[in-house]
Amino acid sequence: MLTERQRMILTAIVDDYITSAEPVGSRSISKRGDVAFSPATIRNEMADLEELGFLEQPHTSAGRIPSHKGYRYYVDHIKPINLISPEEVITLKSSFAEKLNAIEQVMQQAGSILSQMTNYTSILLGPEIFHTSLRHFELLPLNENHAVAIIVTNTGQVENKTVPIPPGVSISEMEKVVNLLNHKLVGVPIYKLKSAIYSEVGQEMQRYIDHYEDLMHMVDRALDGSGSEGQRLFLSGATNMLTQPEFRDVEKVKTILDLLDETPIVLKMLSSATTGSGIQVKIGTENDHEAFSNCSLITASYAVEGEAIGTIGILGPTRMDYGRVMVLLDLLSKDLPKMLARLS
Amino acid sequence: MLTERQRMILTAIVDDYITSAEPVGSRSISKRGDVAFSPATIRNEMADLEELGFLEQPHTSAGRIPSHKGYRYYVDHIKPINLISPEEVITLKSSFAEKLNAIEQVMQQAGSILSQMTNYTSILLGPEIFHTSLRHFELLPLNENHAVAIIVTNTGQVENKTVPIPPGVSISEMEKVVNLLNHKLVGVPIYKLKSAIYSEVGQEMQRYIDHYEDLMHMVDRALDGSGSEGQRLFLSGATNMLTQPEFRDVEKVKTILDLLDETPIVLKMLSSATTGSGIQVKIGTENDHEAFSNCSLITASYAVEGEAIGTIGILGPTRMDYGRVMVLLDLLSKDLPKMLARLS
DNA sequence: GATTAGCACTCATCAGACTTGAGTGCTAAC
DNA sequence: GTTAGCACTCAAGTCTGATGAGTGCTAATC
Repeated sequence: MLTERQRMILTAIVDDYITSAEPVGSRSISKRGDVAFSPATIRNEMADLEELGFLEQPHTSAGRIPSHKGYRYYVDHIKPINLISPEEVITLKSSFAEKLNAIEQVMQQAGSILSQMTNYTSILLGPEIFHTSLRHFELLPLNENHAVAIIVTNTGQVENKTVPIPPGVSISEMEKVVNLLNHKLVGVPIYKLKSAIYSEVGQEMQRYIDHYEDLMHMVDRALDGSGSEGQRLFLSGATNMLTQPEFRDVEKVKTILDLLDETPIVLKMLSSATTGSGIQVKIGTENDHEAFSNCSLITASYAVEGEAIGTIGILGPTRMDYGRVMVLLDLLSKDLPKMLARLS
Repeated sequence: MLTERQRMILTAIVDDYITSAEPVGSRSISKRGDVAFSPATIRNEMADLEELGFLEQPHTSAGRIPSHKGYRYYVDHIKPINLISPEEVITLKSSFAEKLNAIEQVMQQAGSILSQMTNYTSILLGPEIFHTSLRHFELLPLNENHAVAIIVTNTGQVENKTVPIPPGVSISEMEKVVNLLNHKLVGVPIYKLKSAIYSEVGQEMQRYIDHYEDLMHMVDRALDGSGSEGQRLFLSGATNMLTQPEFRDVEKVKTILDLLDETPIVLKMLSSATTGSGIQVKIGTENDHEAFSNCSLITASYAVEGEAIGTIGILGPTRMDYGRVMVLLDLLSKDLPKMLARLS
């Protein structure tokens, strides 16, 4: 276990390194008000901390930088106090004051606020369709060959897909099916939709509808992917990565930005963090992906009516202002549901 | 006017510079098969070309690089021959072979193919909603306060928006309005929709509907922006910018990527290019934006049934493989409409 | 008169030597 | 236990000269 003084010194080093991005020396710690010991003493403690694995030295005559373990300790012992000024809280709250009238807009707005306030990259996962249910289903013929299928959920999300119309199927038949589905399936959770069709309306359809097989296949295609694609990803401020001194190397930044372009990967990363409650911090190699070994990802789940339905996250360098970001995410994860609730 | 030999030398220099990104010297031109003169002769011509403004010299003892004027000349006199191998054409065509069933997917796919084949950034403007008409309108109440409005166009595009329900308006009233609108307005071009409501159904509504004012306002809000937001932008391969040697400077690349994030600006840039037919090239400062002064934008409009409905473009450094990109865009601008036509 | 060989000149780039200064570890004194 | 002092280390900056790619000019050649 660390002594109180070691804790202070470690915190001071992380704090300094977060703002300066330069290795921190014993003298500069000593000159700060909060650790009133001579450089020599601090050097001794720093040597101990290095031995314990909390600090690293880029080269013999440089100062120390925190190791992943050091960041981890810092994060686990952080005191969320005065990290965000009251004015900033007002900015955050008031940015939603103007009326926003769609989920997408709320999410987009929240993302851009987050990345602006932190100068990092924000990643938001939209409300999880898992907890939504069917509100309305529509199948509109566009021409003789294709129809557009529209699914509306109880939260107001709308998904659509163009599907081919099987030959021989008439418009009136399609209407019959749509009516039947709307009659029987409204209120069914989206993820159960496909199985519910067979169990709930399969028999009835088979009895009343001519091209049963074809129509089932068509509806099947229309619903295809509606569960998985449901969660939309909102990225904002990806280019902020470029402003971080540790990513002045174009190669590194490219691997990161390229990975961020891979929606499925990012989605998986974020949704794996949705399980836990509260705020999660993944530091450096704790992230699954090689490219993020110099990054930290801080995530918070937000919930509507007690159920976790989405995640907001900030991606930045391991040298990242953990305290500030954690407080911000905490604030927003509580405000976001209110905003979304206003809509649904 | 340039002599034949000057033309050859200029072309050779641009060609070389496009692949190497290094100033081109007289000796390396002489060693190419196609310009069989001694370095000295080529030097003389190069001096002339520089005086005429087609070439530039970074410093006294460096080779020459093309000026904007040089690129312009090159582009205007390019011979589109053998720039794309037959295999690549097959790649391009076959990439659409798998069935794609939504406009978004087709556009996304096209964009990613383009950026992969060129290693530049591709920007595609979706089919212009200007030329589409209303297929179906829907207004679904979600709860007592909000409803989701859905607009489907004849091309299968679906737009939705959540709007508040004015107090006092009943569901049956809303249904009446929706029926009326669908009855009267199907087939009206989207951009005329808002004015058509007043001229076509205003009177009738006023007669039969109770909360006329409120409902009109609601429908108004629902249609708000449906014209302008219609054209969707598809960006792909933005990070390819990072691989270009001229953008190894992180500052420059950031201003470019930041600008690309500003959807409205990019949209304007691209749609301004939609007017002309065929392929347009904007070199360096010919672009409206400062940040793109080291970039060139090549665009091609694509048309369905004779009308220009969208634009595809490639953004790269001024030192860009113009010929190849122009041919690619030409190919795709002819294929894309076919793909889209299959859908609608 | 057009072309080319030859040559002196320019200048970015690179490697090596040297200097600087921030920072350390260790020891001995307080 | 703490601190002053000192020798030591090493990255980064500065200076230097060497290298070589490339030029412009002149005079010889075709």
